[in-house]
Parts: sequence; C-alpha cells; structure tokens
Amino acid sequence: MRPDALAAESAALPRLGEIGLANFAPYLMNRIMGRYNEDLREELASMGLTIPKMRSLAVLSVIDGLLIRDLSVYAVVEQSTLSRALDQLLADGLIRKSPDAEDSRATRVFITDAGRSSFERLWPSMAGNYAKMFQDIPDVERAQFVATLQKMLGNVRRHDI
Amino acid sequence: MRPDALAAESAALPRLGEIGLANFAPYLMNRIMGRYNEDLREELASMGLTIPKMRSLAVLSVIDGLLIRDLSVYAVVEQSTLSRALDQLLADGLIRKSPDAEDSRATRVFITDAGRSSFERLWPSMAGNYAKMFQDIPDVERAQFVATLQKMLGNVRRHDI
DNA sequence: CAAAGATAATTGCAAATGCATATTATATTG
DNA sequence: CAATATAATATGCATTTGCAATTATCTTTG
Repeated sequence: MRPDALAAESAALPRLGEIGLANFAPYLMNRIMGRYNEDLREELASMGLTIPKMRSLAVLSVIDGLLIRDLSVYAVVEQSTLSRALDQLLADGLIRKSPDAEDSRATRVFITDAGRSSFERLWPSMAGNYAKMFQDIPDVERAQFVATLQKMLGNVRRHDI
Repeated sequence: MRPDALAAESAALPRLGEIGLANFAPYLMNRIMGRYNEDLREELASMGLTIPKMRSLAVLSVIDGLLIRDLSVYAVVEQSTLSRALDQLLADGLIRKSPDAEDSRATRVFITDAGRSSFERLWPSMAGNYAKMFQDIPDVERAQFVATLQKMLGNVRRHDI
C-alpha cells in the first residue's frame, strides 16, 4: 500500500453510504427544493414566468432598485441568465431599468406596478407551498430551523450580500 | 370594495416583504443549495461530470440496482434528462443497465467499479463543501436540522420513496 | 496621468433541459 | 380475451442555460 493511500485511509472520511442519503443534509435540501421549485414551475408557466423571472420579481418586491450584479446574488441566478430574464420582464412591463448615477457601467432594476401585481397574484400559491412544507412543524422548531439556515448561508456565501 | 376582495384581505396572508427574505426558508434553502451546487459544478466539470450524472452516481453508490423511474425520484432529475445522463454514464463505463426480470419495460441501473471510483474521487470535495456548510454548527443543532428536513420531505414528496 | 488591470452588463454559441410524444410492454375492464 | 388504459423509457424539438468573449467604464499603479 502506498503511503498516501494509508494517509487517506486514516483520515477516516465517512462515506456517503455510511452517513446515509436520508441523513445527508444537502441531499434532503435538494430533494425538498427540487419538489418545491417543480410544484411552482407549473403555476409559473401559466403566468408566462420562469424560475429566474419569478425570483427576480420576488427579490425586487422586497428590495427594489438593485444593481443587476446584486440581484444576481440575491436571486441566485447566473449573470447571463438573469440578463435575459430581465429582457423579458422589461418587454412585459414588469420591471424597468435605469442607469446607475454613480457608475455608468451599472444598471439598477425597479419593479413596476404591473410587476408587483403579477407577483401578488403568484404569492398565494408560493405561500401555500411554504405552508405545506412546514405542515405540523411547531413554530419553535421552524424558528430554530431558519436560524440554522442563516448560519449556513453565512458559511457558504461568497458575497457579503 | 367587492366581497371577495374583503375576504382576501381578511385572510391576512403575510407578504414576502413582511416575512423578510432572510427569514423565508425556501429562499435561504435555494441560496444555500445554489452555492453548494455551483461550487460543485466546477469540480464536476473537471471530471467530465454534470449535476445529474453526479447525483445518479451518488444515489447508486448507496442504493444500487434501482429502476430508472425510482432513480429519477432519488436523484431529483427529470426523467428525460436522466435518460440522457445515463446514456453518457453508460458510454463512459460508469454504470451498466440490465432489463428488469419482472417487468420487461423497465430497466435497472447498476454502478460499475469505475463508477464507484469516480464517485470516490469526487467525494472528498463534496464532503469538504458539506463540512464548510456546517462549520461551527454544533452536532445537536445539526441533528435537529436534519430531523426537520426529514419531516419537510415527508410533507412535500409525491412518491413514497 | 497613461497604461494595465478589474468590473458591469450583454451576447454568441454549443450544450443541457424539459415538454410532448413515440414506442414497447403491462394492467385493467367490459 | 380483445380493447383500452396505464406505465417505463427514449427521443424530437424548441427553449433555456452558462461559459467565454465583447464592450464600455472604472480603478489602480508605475
């Protein structure tokens, strides 16, 4: 046996099979969010929206006037994908763009009234999925869960956003 | 004001802005998993893998010989996308397929030795991201977090898998 | 303060995705 | 038990995605 193989062995990294899929948090989170997003997609399609477009509206409904680069972080949508999603939202009159006063390379994005009402029509369905997800989970447990998520985001994020 | 408008108002559905992005669990989960998957993608690309291919290998490394339909649920990959991901894994010798004995429409998928060692080469990187994600989060809190995730999966899943 | 390096956003292009449908086989039912 | 419905997988095709390159602007540095 080669020395480095021995080293690797003694590092004792548990295998996925040992942890078990059902105990591996990233797996569970992907499963849950996969279902959540899929359930949403059906509703979105009927409104001419996609996940990137919905996420943009959702974020802007809370924090309006973001720079595109920051929106990309908040909405978890890759820059070029977002650029095209915004083109469509603009064409549909759901957002407007405005050059940044400080930096003429940058663009700020604002949600329009039509954009807000579009998101408001969608929200009950999103809230419904959210409620279903946390069905029978007590408030204290939810709060603890969210607190852990916030720590996790702090651990993985690259931007200070 | 129309009666149904009044009804909707009295339902008192909190808005996303009231909950706040930073307290909205689906948002946080998408942010965290978006980063996790993106971090992984770089590593995957260098090994000629994609997320669907990696997920297939990950699941098969734990539960071998699944039917394609079940693998699709476990791996959270849409059926036609999975079909093509498996084509590639097969071409690369990382899995093999075998017709099901009971049902001649169905196919079972098995991971090969090459597939296992491919996943094993990837695992340290996945485990590293996992560790980083839970950095400074005590074991009890992790365990509680996973327990909540398991309840949530029970709430949202459509299959009994 | 000019040159080189970084950054914001868009766009070309090849690859990936997912819906709808095709194909083959099994289950159900009148 | 023929006819019909349902199920498992694959594939055609239009759309979406994301990397890389581009354009325009800002920042840093010798």
